[in-house]
Amino acid sequence: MRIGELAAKAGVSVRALRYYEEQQLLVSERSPGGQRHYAENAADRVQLIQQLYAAGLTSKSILEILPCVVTGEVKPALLDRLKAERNRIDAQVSTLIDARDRLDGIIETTTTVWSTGQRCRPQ
Amino acid sequence: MRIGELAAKAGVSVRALRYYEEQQLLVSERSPGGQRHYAENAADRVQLIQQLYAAGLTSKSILEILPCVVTGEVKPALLDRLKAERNRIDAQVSTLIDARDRLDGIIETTTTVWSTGQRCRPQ
DNA sequence: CTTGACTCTGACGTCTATGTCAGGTTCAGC
DNA sequence: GCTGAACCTGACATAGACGTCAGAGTCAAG
Repeated sequence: MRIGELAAKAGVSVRALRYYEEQQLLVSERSPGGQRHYAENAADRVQLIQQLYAAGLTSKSILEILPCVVTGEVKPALLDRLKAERNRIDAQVSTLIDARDRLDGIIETTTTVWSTGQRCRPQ
Repeated sequence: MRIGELAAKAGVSVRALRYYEEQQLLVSERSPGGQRHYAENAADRVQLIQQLYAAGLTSKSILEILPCVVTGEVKPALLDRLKAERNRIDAQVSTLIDARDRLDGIIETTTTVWSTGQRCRPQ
């Protein structure tokens, strides 16, 4: 599968895939002409990368974590790292929930005002 | 209260406070010599700003939202905006939880390997 | 063999909330 | 009135994950 196809399949840009490779998160074989070719499971790998990026991990962190997903083995230091990231995400979730509740509070306590001057209390 | 004191009280940098003012998120009165002075409630305002930033809102979004917190009134379009942000945060929370679970899965299925060669299955 | 779609490698651009540095001013305390 | 700490205004720097453009090469189909 060439890069365009993988991009479409994984729902990311071609540029992103090249970037992942540059960061050593993704590997490819090259055709004699130098074009990238990917294995079938590449889409899964890209999806995992995307998920970790979305969780706020940096390329560097993902690079550390990915090998153990493949090998199924971790060194203790890396296990600590995994747990640390996990906890960081939990903390982030709490932060977001607090902010969401704050917004909810605002939504519920404000009075809606139409341009006509009409007002409406929440609920 | 001067900027340094507010920065300490709110736990942000002086630079950040100047930036907030530049973005019109925060107001200050000036001494004859041009130094900023803040009201007592400024720390609360800064905290709210921080919370919204942490939730992934942009300065522009916060600028739109802040006035209604003060006045207690919103126009319908802004109410929609508030709800949209709220939902965006919810979606972000889901994304994070998925990623966390994914990490948990990795943590639980990998084998810990010490440099001695000793191995240890999870649990 | 031609063509057009696709791909390649640089390399600079972007966006956002600050960090940081320079050169100068203000102010509280003594 | 002095002094040092705190503050002022630019303005350039940063980090990260790409976007985007240029100029050139590759490849499958006809």
